[in-house]
Amino acid sequence: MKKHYGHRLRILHHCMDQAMTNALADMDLTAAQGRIMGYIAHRQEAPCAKDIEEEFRLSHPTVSGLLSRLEKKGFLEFRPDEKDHRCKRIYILPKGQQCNDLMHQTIRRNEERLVKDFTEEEQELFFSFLDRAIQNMGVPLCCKKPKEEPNKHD
Amino acid sequence: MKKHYGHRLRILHHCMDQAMTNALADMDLTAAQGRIMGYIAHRQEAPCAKDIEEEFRLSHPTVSGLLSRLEKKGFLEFRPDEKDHRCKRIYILPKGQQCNDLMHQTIRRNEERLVKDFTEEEQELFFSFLDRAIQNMGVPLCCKKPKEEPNKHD
DNA sequence: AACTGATGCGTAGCGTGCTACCTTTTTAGG
DNA sequence: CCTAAAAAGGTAGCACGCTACGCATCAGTT
Repeated sequence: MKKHYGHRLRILHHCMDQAMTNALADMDLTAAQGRIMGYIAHRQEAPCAKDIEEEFRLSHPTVSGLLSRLEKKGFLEFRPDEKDHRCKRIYILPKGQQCNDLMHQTIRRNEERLVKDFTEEEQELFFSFLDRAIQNMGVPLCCKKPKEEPNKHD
Repeated sequence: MKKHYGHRLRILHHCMDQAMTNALADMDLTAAQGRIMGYIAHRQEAPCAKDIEEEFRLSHPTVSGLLSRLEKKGFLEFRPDEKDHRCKRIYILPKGQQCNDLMHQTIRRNEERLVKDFTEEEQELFFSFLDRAIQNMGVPLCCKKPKEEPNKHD
């Protein structure tokens, strides 16, 4: 019984990403950058890179690259934390604030399009399937390497 | 009603990919490379790059890079088509043939893990949801740009 | 035979993801 | 106080995805 869920998941994810990329191209944002901006704008607590890594399950270098591109384009800026000099707080700049509405509209529109012919019950079901599948893949927070504990029974 | 399907799809796809990558690391293959090898081995018709692009909805440069890495590692080789000198047929080498079984096992195991606690009906439903969602995103074959036809009513 | 469009492939350049390794700062223990 | 581990961040180098462009070949028309 070949189902090829993985194949479909890859295509779906990719389509969503492309749709986002096309929708955001006007404001000089990629899909990944847009998601970050949406997150930062949503919680105006001035997060640091670590928060973003955990929210999106991305590695530090990935987030680091995204943020530096966003900084270069003037969407945000870094300011060192007063208390903890290790951590750089991320502040949204006016240019970033401006795209916030369009950002969330775009996300919502794409989400609605994905399940546009689903009934309420089907949406609930689909959503729960996705969550269960994520649980099944054994990834509560992060997609890091399994690490196979060396000696369990010592 | 925030559902964040996109967020979950991204995470799921990513987890599947990482699981594949880890499982195939022993034979010096990445997930993307493994999928290609699985496809080529499955249809021993010596496909060309175009076939792979269509099967996986990938751009030509992406497939080109994957194939050249696989060639460099000795999993496959190119031979020009007798009839059509534009097209380079892809032939599996013994090294590629060897990893075929483990390849398909790994794919199957990951698919089973994804839906391991789903009933038969739930699997059917999940599968149909994924297909419907793909249809909704308007991508029968390929994730190319929308292209917004210039003048429909002429 | 010559031109033209379509098709298959190659390369440049970029964004996004990773691992592996490093530095700096904070924090905990001696 | 000093040292060591933990935590935040930086950089190098790679794989994989894209667009945009160019080249070679094939197929059709003139």
